[in-house]
Amino acid sequence: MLRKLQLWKQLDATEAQAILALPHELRTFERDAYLVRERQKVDHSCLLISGFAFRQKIGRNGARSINAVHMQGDIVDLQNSLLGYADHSVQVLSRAEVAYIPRKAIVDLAFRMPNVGMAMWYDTLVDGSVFREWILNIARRSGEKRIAHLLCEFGVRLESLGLGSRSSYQFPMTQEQLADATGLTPVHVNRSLKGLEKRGLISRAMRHVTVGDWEKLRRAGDFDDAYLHLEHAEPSSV
Amino acid sequence: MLRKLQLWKQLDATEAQAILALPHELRTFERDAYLVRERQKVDHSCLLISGFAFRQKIGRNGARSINAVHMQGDIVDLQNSLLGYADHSVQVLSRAEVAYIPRKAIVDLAFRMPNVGMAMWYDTLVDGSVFREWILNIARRSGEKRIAHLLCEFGVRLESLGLGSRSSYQFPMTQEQLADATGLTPVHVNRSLKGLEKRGLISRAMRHVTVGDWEKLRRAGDFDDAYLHLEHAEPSSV
DNA sequence: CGACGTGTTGAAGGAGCTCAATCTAAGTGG
DNA sequence: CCACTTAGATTGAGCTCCTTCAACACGTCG
Repeated sequence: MLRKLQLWKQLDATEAQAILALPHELRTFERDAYLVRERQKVDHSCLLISGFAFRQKIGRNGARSINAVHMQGDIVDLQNSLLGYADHSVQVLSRAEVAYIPRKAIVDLAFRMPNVGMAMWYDTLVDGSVFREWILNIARRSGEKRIAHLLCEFGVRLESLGLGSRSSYQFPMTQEQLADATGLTPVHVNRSLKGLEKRGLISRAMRHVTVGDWEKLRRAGDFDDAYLHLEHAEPSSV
Repeated sequence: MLRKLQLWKQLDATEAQAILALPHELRTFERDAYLVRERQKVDHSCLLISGFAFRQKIGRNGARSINAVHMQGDIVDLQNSLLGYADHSVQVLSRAEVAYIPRKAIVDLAFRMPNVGMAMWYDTLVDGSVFREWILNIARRSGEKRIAHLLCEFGVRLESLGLGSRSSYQFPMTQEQLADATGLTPVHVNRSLKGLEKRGLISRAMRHVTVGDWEKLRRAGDFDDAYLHLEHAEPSSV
């Protein structure tokens, strides 16, 4: 059941088996449903089987910030569950299937099989790398660049999951959500998208993105996929 | 030598002993020296014994983004070293003493003693939590609020390390660096600081910050220290 | 059909940027 | 101990990117 998509680190058959044997409970969530709410105690993690999810924090004033987007195979909420207390919420983008796994089972496995533990640790570190890139994106790039960058990231990630190609993919995020993910207003997101279209970099229809010229979009968004750490690092010897 | 400052998780004597016994090499860095450079391969981690350091990324256009600030006791660069390849640089703020520890020794220890491993994992997760808060800070707060928030964070962290109190501390960051940490321009940082001063929330002299009214500053910066996870979470049972 | 969520567009205003000059403190060499 | 240098802090003026407010369009769904 559990896709051992963490295989960006080499795991042998026994290890893969152990992962598949993790106790879990399948659930389906509808659009906008919460997997976890801020300030909640949480003692399980969620593995996304299908669908998308995103992390968000709400400021005092009610302003929302989306700080990560997750796709199938991602272990959403290793973070909150290991910390024990949720410092942010996780919400589902569209209907999604999720496997609940008790924290204890995960931690046990991680330390029983160092390779698996290393893979999970590695996973949370890659999340951190993406956070850093988002900080740069929001702090130092113009509206159009931010959007272009985000579109590139989605393209590359979806492609790496076999959910489309980087130059043509479907992605169910509203412009308001894009705004909260880029630190802009919905209005400006719209104008930035239009701008990219006018320059012939992308075209859109029903939340389907088609990239006209990948190389140009990449440059427009100052995008370099290194921060996604998609290729195996070295052996991560244990 | 190595302060077992990771003791925000309960570790017994043997474990503490093992940490102290980690092989390491002491070095001193001068102001602005690099601990790690972007795109570099790295196979060691650095523990900050004294002084401060910060992480930064540089965009294509040359714009800099500072995405984290570290203080004594922090294990800088667990991130880069475990990932094997540095997606960002780490630079020292002022003269600092650093202990180099080989990656292998760290990983071995982490999996030999699950409590220690958990503590280290936890540590990287807290870093992640701070990244998320910074994203919110930069994406959704005004200039003055961003600065206020950052000053609050520094105050609380320094206090928790016994390096000053939250309402009066010394911190060696230039306004240009503050700008890169908040996504603003140096000029606007200056004006924001002045603004906070005028409102009586802080006063400054030689990079020494005195907080006039902590509660007001906290509110001005929309600050809530939960994201720092300073209090022990629950037992993090292993 | 009406209503609501989302996308689109216009117009006006402002927070923050850019450019550039001035000031200050801390070195540095003599 | 002083003239000279330099990094950083400060201030002003003008401009722009992005926001705000508001109206309207469009598709879906009850």
